[in-house]
Amino acid sequence: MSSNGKLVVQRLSDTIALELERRILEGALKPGDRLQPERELAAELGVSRPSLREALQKLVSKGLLHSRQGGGTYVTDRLDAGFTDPWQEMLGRHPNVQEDLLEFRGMLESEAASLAARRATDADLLRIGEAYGRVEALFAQGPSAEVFEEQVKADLAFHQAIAEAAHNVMFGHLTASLFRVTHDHIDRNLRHLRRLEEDWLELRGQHAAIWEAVRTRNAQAAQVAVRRHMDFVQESMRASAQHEARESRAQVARKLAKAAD
Amino acid sequence: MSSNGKLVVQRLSDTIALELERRILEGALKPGDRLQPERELAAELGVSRPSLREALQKLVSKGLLHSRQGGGTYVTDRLDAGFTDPWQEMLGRHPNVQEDLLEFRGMLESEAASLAARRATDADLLRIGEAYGRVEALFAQGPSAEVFEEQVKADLAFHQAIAEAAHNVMFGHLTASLFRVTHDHIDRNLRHLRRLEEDWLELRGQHAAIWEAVRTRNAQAAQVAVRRHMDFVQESMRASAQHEARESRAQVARKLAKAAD
DNA sequence: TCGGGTAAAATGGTAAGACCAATTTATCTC
DNA sequence: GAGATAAATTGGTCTTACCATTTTACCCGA
Repeated sequence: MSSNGKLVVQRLSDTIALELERRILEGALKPGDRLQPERELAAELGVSRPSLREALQKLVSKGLLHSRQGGGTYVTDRLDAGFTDPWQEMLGRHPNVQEDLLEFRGMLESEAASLAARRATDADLLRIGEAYGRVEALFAQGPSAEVFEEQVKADLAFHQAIAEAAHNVMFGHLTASLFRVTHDHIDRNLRHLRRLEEDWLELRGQHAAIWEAVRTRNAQAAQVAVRRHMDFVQESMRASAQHEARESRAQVARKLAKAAD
Repeated sequence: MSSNGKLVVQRLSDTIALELERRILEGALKPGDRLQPERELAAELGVSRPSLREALQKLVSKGLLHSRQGGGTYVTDRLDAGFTDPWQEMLGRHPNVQEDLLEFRGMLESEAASLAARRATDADLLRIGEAYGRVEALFAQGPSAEVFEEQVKADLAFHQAIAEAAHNVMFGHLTASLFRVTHDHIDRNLRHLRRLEEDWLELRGQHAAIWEAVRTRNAQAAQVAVRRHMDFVQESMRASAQHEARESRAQVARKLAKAAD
């Protein structure tokens, strides 16, 4: 990672964190295991407790450990964690940024559609048309959990085909990465995005409008159509987020009621 | 602060880390910025230094910050790098992408200006006005190599102030990143960007128009003014690139002639 | 004997102060 | 002015202490 030529003075907390990671990887500490108390571990390693704690917090923030006050510190059992993009993580923890992201996507993709309507070659239109065909076929099946993955994939392909028809690499790359960020957010936080029949009809209509505008090379209409589509997505995500929040609060209330028994 | 009835026990270091992330996202701390000294920052947040350090180490381990003993703690610019790095590479291999980049910046910043005209607070306008004042004062000195660095810096600050007034973190971060990419390209490939008096006058007029439109909260005018500005920049870079290319060919011709002796 | 409730111990969480080491800044000298 | 030196700044570490929560142990009454 830090493979620059500089001789970096290793922070003590980094050394400690590395040592603990080593113990976990080598099996001395298995998932679910409880670590020694901080005071004891600090003494064994010959370091102060604050230094040890800095190291522990690093590992906690990486999802390798978790601790409960008074309880102890444990090795996380599901090591699926792996690596995550800082931006991705931040967006997860700062949900309000999701609004910004969608607003930005609205501008990005509507502009892309406008450019695409003006610049698309016949080959581009062919690709977009095919992508639209797949989207329409899949969305015609309505809100079904079985084909949801494929619907998302087809949707991305449709957006992506339009972005690439803008013939500007910035649009292509940003569209792809931001689309993924949005849908990761959906997967993690809005597991049950409201899937109503009427919404599905509206979505199909919006897709059709976008395709029609691009196909007839009407830049203005394309821009408006995409803007409308993104506004709709934004609105339904906002609604789902509120719904989710209410669910969450209700769950807490149930727990409290149960605890009060 | 933490005296609410919620049963959510959050570690203090997590709260601190979140607050710092927030400052970074919202632009109060920009990539490359130096944080306040630990003691000072701890006092400001009303927490102890160990707790603050635990939070800082978390962010360091995420690659968001880095610190040098005796030097200070800085916001890593890897955030920007995450967005721009692949493009930097691309620009190296396909210089024509610079055209795409400028077109994209035109859309990005004109939209940002439009949003800024609608959303800017009085404090925003004050900052933008100050930035404009500095730009105008420096550009009034005309094309001079001595103040060129400062002119670029002031120009960026002006663009950045507007982007931040759009109150959408995506605009702020992208504007800063892409502006730097453009000027890196200028530094590397267009060392002697044509600096004519008339161009300078035109630029000053464009800056004035942008500031005037934002100040009077005229979104439409702001969008048009920025678009015009970016078109002008794009055009002069195109001209410079052609000039550079001719120079380069001429140089090759001279070398060939010399070699033929 | 069993159950439960309470106090004590264990354990992570936070705070304060001190000192060290590296860096930066200011100052002085030539 | 430039370079060397001293002082201030700043991150890195340690020690100690106290608090909050959880766990454990013990005791008492039914």
